[in-house]
Amino acid sequence: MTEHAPLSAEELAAYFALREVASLLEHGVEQQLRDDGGLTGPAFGILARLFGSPTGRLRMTDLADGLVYSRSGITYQAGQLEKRGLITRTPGEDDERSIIVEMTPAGREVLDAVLPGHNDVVRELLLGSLSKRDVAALTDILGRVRDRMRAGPPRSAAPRAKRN
Amino acid sequence: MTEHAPLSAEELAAYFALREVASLLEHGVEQQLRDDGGLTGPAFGILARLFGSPTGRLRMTDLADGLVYSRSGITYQAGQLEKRGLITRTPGEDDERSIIVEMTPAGREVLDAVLPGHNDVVRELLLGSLSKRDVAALTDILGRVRDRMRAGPPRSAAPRAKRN
DNA sequence: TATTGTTATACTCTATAACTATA
DNA sequence: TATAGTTATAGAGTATAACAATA
Repeated sequence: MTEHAPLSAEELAAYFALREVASLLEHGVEQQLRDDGGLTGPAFGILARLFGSPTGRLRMTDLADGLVYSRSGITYQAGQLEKRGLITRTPGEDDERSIIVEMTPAGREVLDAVLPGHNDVVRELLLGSLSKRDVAALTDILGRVRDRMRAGPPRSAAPRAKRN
Repeated sequence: MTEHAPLSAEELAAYFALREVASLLEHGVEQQLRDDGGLTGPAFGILARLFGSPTGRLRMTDLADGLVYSRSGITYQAGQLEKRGLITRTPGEDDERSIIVEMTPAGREVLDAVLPGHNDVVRELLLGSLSKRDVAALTDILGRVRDRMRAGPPRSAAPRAKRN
């Protein structure tokens, strides 16, 4: 099952294209977020998730799950947002170990100030090059990849190179 | 031309899928590089580009161009690699302002030690979920996006949100 | 015991601006 | 003047491990 065979030219091309596009897209987005709202990528991620949450409230752990950061990383980012008054952190009522994060009106304002430009950048860098069919194909393909990644990170299927 | 209209659900789905897959992939790859060769992502990028270069030698500026880093960032990364004896930096002969970077045998060893595991991780996380048609479609779509991104970053077409 | 979250620490990385040297 | 590269600096982000409190 473990095949150390090199990747084919086609596979490499797909891999590199993905990495490069994602990298350029990330840079573009982060610059816009900084310019328009003084937000870092992670900070924007937190606000966006709070905005997208049905109740508008999420636990720290919920945030850490979706985003790819460590727990202490989330604590740091949330601390920055709280300092700026963009979120509040209050102890959970049912489970007193947990912390409930909510967006403040000020936070909502910053998000609103940033979203239009964000849309523009994503459109300009990514979506502008794509037909509706492309968008659908991308979502289909990458959606499957994501689901498999999230599903069971089959650690057992993650062979490390054995040198010598 | 400037439309601040929100992204459609389909567009958002594609964008999020791309960001999430790229993020998870990056984390997986960086962990493997660290485990198998003590390399960071940028350091691996430099070695890989030297390996891929026909002559095996690249100027600092050539490295900075492909990778997304600032010049000082490349200087830093190259400094780290030089400390470990994985590359050499020698003044250019034709143009004495430039620095020629080359991979040492030790650098080649580290790269060789890392590549098999790297292939495995990419296969496991990304390619394992994809058919040949998927790979081709991904390359086609993202290749177009990349070309447009690289082509002429039409700054003029990069509208910043005007908060009234 | 396991889980939630914070803190302390230490390190890596990155960018900016000032600087040197060559073209 | 413009280009190639370095350095100094300073800040932001990240992870790890130890910790406290609740379940």
